[in-house]
Amino acid sequence: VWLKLLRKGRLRHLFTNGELRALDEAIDQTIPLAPRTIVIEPVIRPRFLHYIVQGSLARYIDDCFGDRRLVAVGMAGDFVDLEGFALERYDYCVGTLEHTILARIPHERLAQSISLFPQIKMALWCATSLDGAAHREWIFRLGRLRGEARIANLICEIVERAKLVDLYDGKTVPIPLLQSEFAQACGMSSVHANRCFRALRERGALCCTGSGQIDIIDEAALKRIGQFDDDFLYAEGVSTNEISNDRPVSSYRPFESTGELAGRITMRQSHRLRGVEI
Amino acid sequence: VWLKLLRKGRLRHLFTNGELRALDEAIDQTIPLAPRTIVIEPVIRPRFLHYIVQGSLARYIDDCFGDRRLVAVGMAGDFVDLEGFALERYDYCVGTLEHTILARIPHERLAQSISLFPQIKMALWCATSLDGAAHREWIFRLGRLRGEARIANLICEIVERAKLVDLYDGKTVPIPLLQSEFAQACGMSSVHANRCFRALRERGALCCTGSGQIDIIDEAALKRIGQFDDDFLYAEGVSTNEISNDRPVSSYRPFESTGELAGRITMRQSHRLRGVEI
DNA sequence: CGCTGCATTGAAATATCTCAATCAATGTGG
DNA sequence: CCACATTGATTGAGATATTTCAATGCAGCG
Repeated sequence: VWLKLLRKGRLRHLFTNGELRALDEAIDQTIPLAPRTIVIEPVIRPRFLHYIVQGSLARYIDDCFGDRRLVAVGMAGDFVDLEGFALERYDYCVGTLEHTILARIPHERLAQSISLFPQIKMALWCATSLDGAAHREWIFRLGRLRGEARIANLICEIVERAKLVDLYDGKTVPIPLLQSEFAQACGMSSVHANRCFRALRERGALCCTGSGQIDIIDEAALKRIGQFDDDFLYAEGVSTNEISNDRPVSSYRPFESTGELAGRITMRQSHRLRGVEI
Repeated sequence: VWLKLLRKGRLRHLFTNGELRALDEAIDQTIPLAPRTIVIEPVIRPRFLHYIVQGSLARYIDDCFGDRRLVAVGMAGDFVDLEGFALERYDYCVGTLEHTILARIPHERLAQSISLFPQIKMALWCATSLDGAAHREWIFRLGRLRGEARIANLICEIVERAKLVDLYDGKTVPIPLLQSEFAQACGMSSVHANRCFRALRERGALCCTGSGQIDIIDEAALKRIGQFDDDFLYAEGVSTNEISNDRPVSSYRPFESTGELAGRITMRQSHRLRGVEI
C-alpha cells in the first residue's frame, strides 16, 4: 500500500483503514522522478493530486528577477498539491530535491472515492488546514528570528516532521537542501546562510559533511538557538486533545459588557502561545 | 442577509444563492466587538465559525518574549477561523482592529447546512486553500523584499482586497493598522517601520494623516516599490480561467525519458510566476 | 494639567547584502 | 591520465539595512 505513511505523519488521525484503501485504489500510477526536477508549475492545470511515497520536494515562488523563495518543503507522507483540487490552479512551483517517487491520484477518481467515503474530503480539508498552520510557522520564523535562528528553526522543523515518519536517523538532516536553498527558504543571501552555518558549526550545533549533507550534533542547542517549540501543531494529534478552557460567549466582551474577564484586555497582553526558553 | 459580501470578495465564485441562504440561516448571532478586542485564542476550543460582517481584524502569534507577529489580516467578507472547523484547534490568536461585527455559525449548524448543500464544504475548503495562497504571499514578501517594499506590498494587498468588496474609497488604507502593527506584519521593528513610512512619504507614495490613518497618494508608485503583482491569486476568480498549457503526463520527465521538454530542466530555470517591473 | 499611547528622531551597534575571489569536489572530453 | 568546466561551499571587505536604546513631540483625555 503506497499511502502507508499516512498512518504515521501529521495526518495520522484523519484516515480510517477503509478510507486509506479507497485512496490507495484511486492511485493512477506512481512516478519516479530525478533530483531537481520540476513537478508543478502555475501553467499546469491541476488534474491530479500527488502524494510523496519517497523522497522530498520544495514548493517555491520565483519573481520576475529570477529570485526564488521556498514557501514549503515536503517529505514522504505529505501531499504535494492539495490546493489544486479545490482551487483548480496553482500559485507556486514544486521541484524534487532528490530521487523521489510520487503517487498520482486523478481528481476524478479522488472525487469518486470521496463520494464513497465522504470523510476523505474532511481529512483532506484538514490536511489543507495543517498546511496553513505550517505556513504560519514560516511567516513567524521569517518575521521574528535573525538569520542563524531562522536556519536552526527550519532544521528543527524538518527533523521533527521526519521523526514522525521514521525518516530521521538521529543525525542527518533528512532533506538534502543546499545552503543556497536554506537561504531561499529563510529569506537571506546564500553568502549569509553560509556564515550562519559556520556560526552553528562553531557553536557545536551541527556539522557540514563533505557531500553536502548536514549532521546534527546538538539537537537541543539547535532548538534553543532556533527558538523552536516542539509542541507546535505538527507534532500532535489534532482530534483528541481537548483544550480545557472552554469559555462561554461572554468572553467575546461585546460593547457595554465587561464579560467574565476583568477590565479591557488589549491585544498586547494576550495569551502567549509559544513557550520557548533561550 | 449578513453574508452578502461573499458575493463580491475572493470567494465570490464559490457560493450559489441557495448555499448562501443556507449559510445565512445557520448564523447563530451577530457579535459587535470593540476595537482591539481578542476574538480567538489557542486556549479556546473551536465551536463556531466566524465571518466578518463589518470591520477588520488581525491573526497573530505571540512568542514567549511577548514579541508578536501578524500572520494575516481579515476584512469584511472574510471568514475568520476556517481552520477551526477542520482542525478543531487554533494555532493563532485573532483580535479586532476597529469596531467590528462578526456573524457566528455554530459548527453543528454548519455541519447541517453542509449535509443539505454539500457544495458548501467544497467552497469552504476552497476558501481555506485561498488562505494558504495568501500565506504564501506573506512568506514571499518577508523573504524577498526589503523593509520599505514590504510595507508598500502589504498596503497594496490590503487595498486590492478592499477594492473587491467596495471598501476602498480611493484614498484611505481601509484597515486601521498602527505603524507598530505594520512592523509586526512585515517583520521589522516599529522604529524601522516608521522610517519606511517616512521614506514612502518622501517619495510621494502616501501620506500619514494625523489620526493614524494612511492615505494613498500614488498607488502605482506603491505597487512599483512593493513589487506588487495585481494579477495574483486573490484578484481573480478561481474556477473559470482555464490555463492553456495543458501538458500530458510526459512533462514529468521520469527517469530515462526526455519527455517533450528538451533536455534537463533544473529548478533554477523554471517558470516565472510574478511578472513585476521595477 | 498631567496622563497615556503613538509617531518621530538621533546615534551607535549589529545584521545582512553585494561583489569578488578562492577552494574543493566532481564530471567530461581528449 | 590530464586539462578543463561546473557546481557548491567558503572567505574578505566595503556598503546598506536594520535594530536597539534613548529621547522628544504630539494629541486626546480625565
